Amino acid sequence: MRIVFMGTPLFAVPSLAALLDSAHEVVGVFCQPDRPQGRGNKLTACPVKQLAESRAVPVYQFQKLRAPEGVAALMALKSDYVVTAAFGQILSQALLDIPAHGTVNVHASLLPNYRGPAPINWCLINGETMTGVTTMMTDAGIDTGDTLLFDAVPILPDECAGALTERLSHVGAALLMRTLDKLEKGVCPRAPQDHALASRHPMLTKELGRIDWSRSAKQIVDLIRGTDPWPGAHTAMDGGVLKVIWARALAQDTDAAPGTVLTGDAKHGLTIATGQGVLAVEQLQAPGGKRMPAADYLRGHPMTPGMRLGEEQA
RNA sequence: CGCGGGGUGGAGCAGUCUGGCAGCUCGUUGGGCUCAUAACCCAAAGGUCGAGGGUUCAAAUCCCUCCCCCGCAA
Repeated sequence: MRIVFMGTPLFAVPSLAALLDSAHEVVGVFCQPDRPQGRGNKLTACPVKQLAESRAVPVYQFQKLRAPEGVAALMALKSDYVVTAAFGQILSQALLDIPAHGTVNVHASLLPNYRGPAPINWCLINGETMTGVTTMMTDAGIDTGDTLLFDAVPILPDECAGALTERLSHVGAALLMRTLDKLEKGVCPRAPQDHALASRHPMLTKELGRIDWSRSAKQIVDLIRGTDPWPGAHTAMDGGVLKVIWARALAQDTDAAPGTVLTGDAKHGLTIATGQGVLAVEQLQAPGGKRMPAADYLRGHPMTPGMRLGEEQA
């Protein structure tokens, strides 16, 4: 079939790769415009664009795909299906009407749960133990269209968002291929979502990664896992922002106020009081530094028991 | 030319402003102590102070050039 692919970040890459290696013909790839990125603000092509260019597939980038030029470009490709995976733009009805048989979306949750742009992160933040990937027929709403196939995946206890995204991206690619196969043969199941059961979560923000020490140690660990590569869990510290990369929740209890450093030397490690339980920080990143084991950091920067984290400097 | 922090034995850092013996907390190795230990005591090894050039009697430190790492912002 003639497929137009729309996607941008790493999550979409395995799906595009699977399409390119299949019998289907990828006639065009749409992704977000190149953005200034990294130190020096160099214009950087997204992962999907890099793959598409390496395979000599035409790439289209529109600030707003729903603008007339975008609609015209998609129309000209005369596709059977549009396939989207973390594209980053909302498709208007005019765009959805273009492909002959519709638009298929690969979504990294078990719909109707975790609709929205960051399902993987929110699953982890909320402490879920199960998630998955769903393929669906896109309609004008956000992740509200009829579902096609799904694949449930258990979340590993020590898994962070980066690793889970990587894992689900491959599950998604396989599921997409099965979905297209069934669609082509006309045997794909299709069911409307139960909107009463739906949940939807917003885009991640930097602020979301700020650790609220009054929450339980377990909840803070889940925040750390769910925000792992970005925005990262962080807290205010004397001299800047302390990023907590990895931590464990200890069963022990303490009378100290949430955010209080209990131990802060290389021998005992960095342990911090929370609203419920104690957080043992194992990996961290200090201002100007790189990620390192907490004990390494403490060798050069011992922290005084009793000092408070998370309090804005005056 | 977006803004900023950093590079010092194996790890994390101090020292740089104000040039003058290469230091700290650990780790490693050897020895001691101990019923025992990730504990304690003694000792040792381990350095191109990111690279190159310049100034100086003397440079980790001051000046110039370059390389690399990280944060912010997106």
